[in-house]
Amino acid sequence: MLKFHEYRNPALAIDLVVFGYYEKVLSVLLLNRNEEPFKNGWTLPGAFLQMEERFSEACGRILKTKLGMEHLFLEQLYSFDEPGRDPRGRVISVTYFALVNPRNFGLAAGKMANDVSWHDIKKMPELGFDHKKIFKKALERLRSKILYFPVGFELLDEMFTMTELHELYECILDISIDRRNFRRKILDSEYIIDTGQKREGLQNRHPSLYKFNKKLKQHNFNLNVS
Amino acid sequence: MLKFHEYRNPALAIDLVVFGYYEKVLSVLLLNRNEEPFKNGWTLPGAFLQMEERFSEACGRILKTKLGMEHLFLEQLYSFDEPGRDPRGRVISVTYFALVNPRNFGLAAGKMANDVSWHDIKKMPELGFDHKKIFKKALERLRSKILYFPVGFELLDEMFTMTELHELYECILDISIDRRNFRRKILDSEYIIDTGQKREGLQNRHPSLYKFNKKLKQHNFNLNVS
DNA sequence: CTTACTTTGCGTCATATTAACGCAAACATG
DNA sequence: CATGTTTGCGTTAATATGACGCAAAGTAAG
Repeated sequence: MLKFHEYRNPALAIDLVVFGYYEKVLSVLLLNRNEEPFKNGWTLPGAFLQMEERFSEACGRILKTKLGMEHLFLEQLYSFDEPGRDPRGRVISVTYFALVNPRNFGLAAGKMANDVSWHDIKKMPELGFDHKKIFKKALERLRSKILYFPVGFELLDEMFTMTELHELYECILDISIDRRNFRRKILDSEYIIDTGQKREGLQNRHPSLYKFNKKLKQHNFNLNVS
Repeated sequence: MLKFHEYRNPALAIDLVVFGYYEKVLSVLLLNRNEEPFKNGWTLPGAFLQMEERFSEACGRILKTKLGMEHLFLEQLYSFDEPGRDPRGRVISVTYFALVNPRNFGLAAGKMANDVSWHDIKKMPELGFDHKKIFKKALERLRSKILYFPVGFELLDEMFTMTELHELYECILDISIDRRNFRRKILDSEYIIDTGQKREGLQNRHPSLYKFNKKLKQHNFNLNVS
């Protein structure tokens, strides 16, 4: 067997699937590459892991330097290992997915640096490397996770209306959910709190604003939608 | 930014959590190390990833050479990145969990090579590296997965009685489940098929033998136990 | 074979959850 | 003010769940 110091191994990259939700559209941040391979093609943002860096630090570095974002919800997704996935040589990719409210970063669709942009998940371009596969895995994870864990709040403002939350779920899951049943289930689950406040606006009264109940223990939620 | 060929990165290991079920006990395969670090301590079986090897190939290599096993159920678990997790230097570990019926390999408790043995998950020794953490993650995954996916069949013989399946679920989840309600749910889910056969034995009649329904589509199962 | 005990298969029933949808008050718009 | 939409709350039938009864089938021992 190989001794530790003799060991030579594949390169290790971190790639990110950053989801954003804005005006009823779920999007993913893509980078337009300015170098080979896949020059001028779209890929997920990523970087090689530094020698003493943790995965989460690498994620933070990518988010900050390439995208100008900080303190996002991050979760490890999967590690990809196909030998041909990077034409430059063997690269293992550990992937994470992130959720962000684009409004917190002034990054509404179309207003970003010219090599980074949001792409509606229903209108994705071709992606370089095996990033299509990674994206699919991330979307699948988001969809299954939101059914039992209140992960969607990361995509909304701190306070939101029931309608906004309902639209978010319909958009992410790509199904229609009965508004009244959704309301009942979400309220029963105690995942959100009625702040009693209203959004100040044009007229006198408005629908209630809710916020995420951070004190909630995890597994008492099961949005069993058809 | 670093050029691809200049890049130097952490070492990459694969570690396995191999679960086996035998005589109503759920166990994990551990290796007694014969070299530093953690000499004479227990660890999960693992190896460094070879340059052109896929994760699944490395898993197969570990299973075959260290444990004499082949063709197990394998699923990627998580990738671990703490800088101090290996005293020899920076090692990233991509982990998998495997399910095996020990009877298929003649590996009943205590009958293995002297440096490999099954350990009841309720009586685990101290583990080297961060392997305790990996083991916990694997057990958590197994427990949550078995509630919505028929993953337990990998641990039983091809044909099994309802009682055996029921005992397996109680053992893995470490709870008691009403026998009659379990039966109803499992049969309603169509996850198993009544083979019509009986186990040949001492007397004339025996309980039905069932087998896993391989044609089943995935997500129509929800064992909602209390 | 008979008796006593355990295991297995099937059924009942009260309660909880779900899906589908009604409706009126609050709200927006011209 | 008149009209259409949004929001909050409720009802109901169908289904799922948890707790448990019971008898036929199977086992063990005299």
